[in-house]
Amino acid sequence: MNKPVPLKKKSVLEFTPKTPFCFDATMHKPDHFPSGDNEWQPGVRWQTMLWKGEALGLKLENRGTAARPGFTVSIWSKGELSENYLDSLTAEIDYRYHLQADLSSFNRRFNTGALVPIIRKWNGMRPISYGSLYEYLIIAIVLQNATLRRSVNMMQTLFEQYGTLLSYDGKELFCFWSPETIEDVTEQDLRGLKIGYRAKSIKRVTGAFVKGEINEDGLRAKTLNEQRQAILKLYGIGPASVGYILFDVFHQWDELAYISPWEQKIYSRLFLGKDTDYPASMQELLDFFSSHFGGYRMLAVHYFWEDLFWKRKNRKILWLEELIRL
DNA sequence: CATCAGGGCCCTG
DNA sequence: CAGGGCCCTGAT
Repeated sequence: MNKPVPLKKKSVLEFTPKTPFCFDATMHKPDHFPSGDNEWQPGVRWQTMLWKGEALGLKLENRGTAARPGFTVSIWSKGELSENYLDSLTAEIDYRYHLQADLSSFNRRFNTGALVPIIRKWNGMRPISYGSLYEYLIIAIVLQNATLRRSVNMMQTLFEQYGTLLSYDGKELFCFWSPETIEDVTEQDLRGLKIGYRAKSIKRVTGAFVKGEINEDGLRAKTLNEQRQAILKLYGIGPASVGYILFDVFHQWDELAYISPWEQKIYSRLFLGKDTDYPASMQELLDFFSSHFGGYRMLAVHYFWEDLFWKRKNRKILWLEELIRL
């Protein structure tokens, strides 16, 4: 069994995101599957983070409003954290959570039409990856060709096997493993965790990071197409996964080139009012998004999407329940 | 009980 | 460029 590693509170960092900023809709995505590395309640997110080899327990707490944003991040760790370390951590959080993103031009662009009430509700919501590129890739692989429940189970098993259970602030949460720590794990070992053929993808993606064939830092400075090519080269990563990654990890708000079948059904109903049994074709949907949301295609869709799943949190939406199949 | 598709992707023909 | 196969699970 996993014995939790107790962490001690070491420091508090303050962040001032660019206005507007929506803390809760950025810190919680109701469409994400629950995962053992985080927890959320209004105004607070607990999130583990592996940064420069150090397993951290973070607690992010809202201290502001949409118009006057601000939040603190309390950091629990095992060892002392140097000034330099905290500086790099600050910069990393700033990037991952896309705090300097300016959403005001998006808001101005869509100041008429169906997005108005949604933007009013979630003004300043950012798309986000709470983890590293490597970690997001693992999640993407676990999502593939599985029902949600199975994805949840696979992720949990992987955490139990290779993650580090941390204990801080009264929570017990798993921290991700580094590529190096599972470098020597065999494909058979991974298959033993009932993740099926995904074992091969995890093995090869991990290898690419260990060998330095892919580098997140470097990719951040590259163009959209260079990023896309580099990620697609990874074994087991195709058009669906790369789309999520370009959007969430690399902040490519206009990236929307592929729609998976389950999203196709939901989009058809949401945007075109079509029966989910007779969804619009992917091309038809892509054309619709281009003509309506050009410049911010995926971001606009994200706002509709998150709004839908926030509504579902409060009151189940029947047609949606049938499509997401927990 | 058996069958089947699933929040894809690779590989083959 | 379309379509079969892949791991395992829960739904039917």
